[in-house]
Amino acid sequence: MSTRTPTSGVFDTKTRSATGPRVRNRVEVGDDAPVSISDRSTANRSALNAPSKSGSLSRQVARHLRSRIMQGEVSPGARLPSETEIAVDYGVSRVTVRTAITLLESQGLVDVRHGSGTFVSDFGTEIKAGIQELRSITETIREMGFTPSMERHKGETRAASEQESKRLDLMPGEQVLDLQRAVYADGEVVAYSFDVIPTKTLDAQMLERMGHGSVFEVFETIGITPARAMAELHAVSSQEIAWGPQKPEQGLFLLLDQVHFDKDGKPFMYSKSYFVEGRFQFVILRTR
Amino acid sequence: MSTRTPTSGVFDTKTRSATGPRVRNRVEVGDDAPVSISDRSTANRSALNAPSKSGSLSRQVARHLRSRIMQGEVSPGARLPSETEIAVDYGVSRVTVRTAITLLESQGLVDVRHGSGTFVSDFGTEIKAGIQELRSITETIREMGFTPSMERHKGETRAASEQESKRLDLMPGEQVLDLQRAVYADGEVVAYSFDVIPTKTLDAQMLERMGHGSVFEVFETIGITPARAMAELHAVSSQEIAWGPQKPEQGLFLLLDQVHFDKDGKPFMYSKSYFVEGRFQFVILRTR
DNA sequence: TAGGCAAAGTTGTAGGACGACTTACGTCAT
DNA sequence: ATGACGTAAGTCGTCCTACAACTTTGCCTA
Repeated sequence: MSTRTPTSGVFDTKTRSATGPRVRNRVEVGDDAPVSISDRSTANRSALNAPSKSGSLSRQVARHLRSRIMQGEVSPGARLPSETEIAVDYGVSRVTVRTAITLLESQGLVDVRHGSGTFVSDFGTEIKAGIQELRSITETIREMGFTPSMERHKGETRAASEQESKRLDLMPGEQVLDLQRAVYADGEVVAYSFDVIPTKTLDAQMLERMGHGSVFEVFETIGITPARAMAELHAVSSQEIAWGPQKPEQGLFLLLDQVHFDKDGKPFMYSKSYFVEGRFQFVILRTR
Repeated sequence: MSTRTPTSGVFDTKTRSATGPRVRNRVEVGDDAPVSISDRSTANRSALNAPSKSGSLSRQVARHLRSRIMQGEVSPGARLPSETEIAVDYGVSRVTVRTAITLLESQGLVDVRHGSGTFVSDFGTEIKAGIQELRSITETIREMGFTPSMERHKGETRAASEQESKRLDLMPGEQVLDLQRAVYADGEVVAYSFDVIPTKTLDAQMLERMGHGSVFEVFETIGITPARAMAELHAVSSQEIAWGPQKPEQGLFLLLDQVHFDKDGKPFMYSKSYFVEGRFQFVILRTR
């Protein structure tokens, strides 16, 4: 019986040196004791109606199960109810539940054992901000319990460079919005973000909103939802990247160089995010 | 219809500056034309007997489909045969095929569209060495078409440090094998690997083999199969890491700091892999 | 010619059934 | 009392059949 303690949170700033408060308290119960995930008997179908309406039924179930696991409703290492129970609970077929659980398993969140049951991975709740999960930086920061903010350093339209045209599948010389911003968490700079967005399908008002709010929110309003991103990782050491009073001394960054695609496979944004080494902790769950 | 050209391979060395030879040639056929994935009619069940016997049936099917996609049997963007056809082809039920496809979908390899079909992701074949895929470095190098080799720089047993004990769930002061090696691809150094392995369950002969062959192969022989790894990513700039004649000038590395777990969730190796920036290209597919 | 409708094909979900595997427990011989 | 063994219950893995939901194609009609 492993008693390995979760050693690190996903997000880290210099201000929080002691990792004590982030240690997850375990429910004191036998390690393999089944945990009733729900008090009421058969009343979780309704939970799927509200905001998680998008996607197939199995994805909704997966999303709901996921959020319940994340909120600690089932402690790491403990067993989930059987597939049949969950199916009855949600009012769906066992096939749907199995599809949902397969999804969670491939994300490393749960561990399915033939003949035994489905168990919450021991570090499942630790990696919820893993890179492979596609979400905006500010969203990630907020979920970590910090207050995100951004400061626009530059925001102008210009012709796309050759590299940018190639990645964004543009005609040479097409106009793009060049957005340079600093990302803060609780007032401390954690990253410098360089976004390049084709202006073709945007009007002036949207361009203005891009600079101040969440870029993704603006995209949502015109029906573009990010579905995938293809990213490269690099280590960078340079004094030419950062700016401002909080500019880090050593100039060491982890670069996330990525192209965002919508659900139709069309690229709609090219962004380089330079994360200040040591301020933002990247965690990856690798599975077979 | 996107004509985005694959811009980058997964693996890169200085010697191959022109990316020409790595451009994947597409089968000249209508973008959405179904492609017969098999010539013979119902003879793929036998293909599952040979070496891919491990794991559940759906995992075997997934593995086989994956390898066929990787080998370019179906061009990116093209449609796979219907689930029913595949089921007949492999001699399994449609449920099993669906489970397998769900797995591939969660890995970003294919794109399932309700009522339309299952399509190979446009960059699916590009990311086969993505970090989230758990395999050894040498294995990855070999699959990229290079010849991997290793040079042992150090290999001694000593007491575990405090950090190592914590990550490997050891008693303080327990003995570990400290392995320091340089990883080469076609004779060029691409990474410096620092592995720490508890010697508790190993005998002298195995310790010797660890230093010269694949560490994972030795673990296989004693029934330990890597199932998951929890990794952190960091940018590192230091002159203290590398050695030898090919020691990189700038001392800039991408550090993959990870603990390996077996299928029972027990940690069995702690390794820090310093990849020389620019030599090894990390690609991540991010999905929602 | 443009629009709409129908049909065919494909994936998503349902329900029931059985096999394979794991675990717990009781029995029996030592 | 103890250990080995067998049994039974619980759970996941796979199969079968059927139908619903969705997409695409192409024909038909106005």
